[in-house]
Amino acid sequence: MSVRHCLLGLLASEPGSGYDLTRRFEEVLGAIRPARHPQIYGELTRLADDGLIAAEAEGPRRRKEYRITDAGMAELRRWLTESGSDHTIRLDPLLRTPFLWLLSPAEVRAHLTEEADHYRGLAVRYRHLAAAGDDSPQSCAARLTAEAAARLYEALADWARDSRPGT
Amino acid sequence: MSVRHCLLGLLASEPGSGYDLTRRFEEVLGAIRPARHPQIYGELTRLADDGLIAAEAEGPRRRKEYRITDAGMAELRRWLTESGSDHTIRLDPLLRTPFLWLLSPAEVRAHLTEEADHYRGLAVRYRHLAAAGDDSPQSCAARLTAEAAARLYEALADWARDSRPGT
DNA sequence: AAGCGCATGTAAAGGGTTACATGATTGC
DNA sequence: GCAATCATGTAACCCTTTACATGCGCTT
Repeated sequence: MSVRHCLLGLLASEPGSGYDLTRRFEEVLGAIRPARHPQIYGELTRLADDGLIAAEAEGPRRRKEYRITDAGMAELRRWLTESGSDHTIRLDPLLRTPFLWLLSPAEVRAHLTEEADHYRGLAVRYRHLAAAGDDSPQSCAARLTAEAAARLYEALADWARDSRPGT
Repeated sequence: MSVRHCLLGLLASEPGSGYDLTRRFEEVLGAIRPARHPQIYGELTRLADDGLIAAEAEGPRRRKEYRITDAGMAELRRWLTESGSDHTIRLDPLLRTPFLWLLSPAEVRAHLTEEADHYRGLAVRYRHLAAAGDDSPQSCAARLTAEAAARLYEALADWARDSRPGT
């Protein structure tokens, strides 16, 4: 149900087609939430059925440009202000960690090194993003998100580095 | 597909029933991966069908105590040592962040304060866990996991605190 | 005009949660 | 004996991904 509200949020900035939104979703929310294009296209038709978004006339390649409706903005605000957000998280890269006792120190070291490299790369990327953009409200919020992602990946990179068993 | 391997990992420490494993899953992997009991019961019967685990004779309340088989241990090791882990993550609590520009500073502050409190509580909890346990290999790996969770939630708590707009 | 990448979509399968159902023990 | 809780299980639904399908537009 969350992709639904994120699409409303993206459309609150500016209208867009399914393809646009797929790219913008990845750009804005990629660090937080994966979403493939079939899910997005599906959710868009459902949102349109519910009157929360509306499609302009078709453009080239039967492109439909969606914009958010008043009902959609109301629902978006309701979602943003409701107290108690969903606190579920999933960190698949850490799934092996509790079972590393089954491996040799060398194998553990190899695994954690690989992980550290991966996290470090992402940390750098989001650290840069957290310094980009202009002074628009949207950019400020985007920086906030990038800052969270940067801190998160920095913490994971440090953790993996510090946790490697000696030689 | 990951719950499957985690169950193998849990059973590598010691045998257990569906109920046991539901509790141990939450205890060991709760910070990383949610899993409700229907998913666990289902996965257990499938693992047993595939011969990766086996059930002893039924105990009271038709309890089936599962243990891991040799084939299961082989599959577990294969999973742990395969290169390139799944790097997908999902952080639902951050989903609102990119859209906070739609709210008033006061509302943003309220939201981030609520989030910070939540993260700080979890950070403390995992920080304690990261200092507990004995010297068994399993406990060491569990500490490693708790340390990752602690750093993660500490980073998020700091982020939420630092990001609140002034008064 | 041919080929490639862009853009949109659908179908089917898999993963996961919610809600329901039920029997077995324990505590009173 | 009764209530509460433990423990196991199932059915239906929702969410998400993978794979397939297709047509348009641009470049050469």
